[in-house]
Amino acid sequence: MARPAGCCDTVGLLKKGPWTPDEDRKLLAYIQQHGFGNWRSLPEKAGLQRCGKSCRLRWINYLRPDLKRGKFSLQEEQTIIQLHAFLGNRWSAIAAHLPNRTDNEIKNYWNTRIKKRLNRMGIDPTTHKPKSNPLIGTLNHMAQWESARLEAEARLVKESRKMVSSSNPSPHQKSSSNNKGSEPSTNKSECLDVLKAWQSVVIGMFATSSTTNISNPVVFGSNQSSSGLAEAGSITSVGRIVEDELMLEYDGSKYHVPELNERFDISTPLHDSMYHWTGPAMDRYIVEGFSDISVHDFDYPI
DNA sequence: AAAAGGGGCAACCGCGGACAG
DNA sequence: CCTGTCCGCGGTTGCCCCTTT
Repeated sequence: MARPAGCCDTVGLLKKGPWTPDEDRKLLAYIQQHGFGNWRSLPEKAGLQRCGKSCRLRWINYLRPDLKRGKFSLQEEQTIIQLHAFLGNRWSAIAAHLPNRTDNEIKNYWNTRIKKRLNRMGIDPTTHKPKSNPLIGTLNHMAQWESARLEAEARLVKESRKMVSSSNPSPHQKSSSNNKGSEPSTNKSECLDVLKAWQSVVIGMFATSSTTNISNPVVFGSNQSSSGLAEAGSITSVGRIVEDELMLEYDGSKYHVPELNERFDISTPLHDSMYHWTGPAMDRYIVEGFSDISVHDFDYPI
C-alpha cells in the first residue's frame, strides 16, 4: 500500500530543525493544559508550525518534566551494557529499565561512548563477547531466558506508564486509546527488584571472566542459613542450591526468585551448563500475563 | 588566532505494527 | 479483508561546540 503523504511531508508549510524556546513554551503549555491526545492535531491547536511527529519527539526527548538529564551514572552505564547484551538495539526496551531516560538518549550514549569504549577494550559491542571468552557462550541459555524476562518486564513498565488511573483491571490490553497524558508510574514493582537482583547475578558471572569491577556484590545461599553464601564471581557457586530454596541477596535485601526454583533444576554447577526445564508444559507461558512469550520460544536443554 | 577534525546530541526519516472504518 | 491513519521505533543526519594542530 502506498503510504499517504504524512504530516511531515507538507514541505514548505511546516518548520523543521531546532526548536526555539518560544516553541518549547507553546508545546509545554498546551500539553500541561490539555495533555496530548492526538499528536497530528496538536500542533495546530497549540499554535505551532510543526508536524505532530516533531512535537511528539520534542516532548518525549526533551520537554517531558520527568526526564533526567545530564551524565549517565556508572550504574546506568552498567545497566545499559548488560541490557544491550540481552536485548540488542532495542532501545525502547532498554529505556524502560532506566527511569527518566529516553531511548534516544540511551541510543546516542551507546553509539558515541559505550560502543567505542567496548571496542577499545577488545569487546565486540554487538555480541558483547570478548575476543576469547568461552564462558559467555555457556551462559547463552540463561541469557535467552533472561532476555524474555527483560522483554516482558520492559513491556510491563511500558504498559504501566500508559495506564490511566482508571478502574480497568486489565493491564495487558491495548491501551493506546485511553492513556493519553498519563504520568509514568513511580511505583517500583517487586518484580523489578527481583529483576535488579538477577541482573546483578548475570553481571557478576560476567565479571568472573573479565576485569570488570562490579560495585554490587551478589551472594547466593539458602533462606534458612547464611552459611552457604558465596560471593558472586565464584563461578562454581552460582546456581548451587544449598537448601531447597534459592535466594538472591542484593543491597542487603534478600529476594526470592521463584522462577528459578520453579523452572529450573540448577543444582548442578553453572560451568556444567546444564539447565533442566522442570516447568509447565510447553504450551504454557513463561511469564504470566504475557501471552506472546512462551516456552517454545527458547531453547533450553530438557 | 584560525582552520580542521572529531565528538556529542537533537532532530529527522522511513518503516512497520496496530487499529478503526 | 482492504484501506487509511496514527503512533512508536531504530537508523541516520546534520549542526554545534570543543579540542587539536
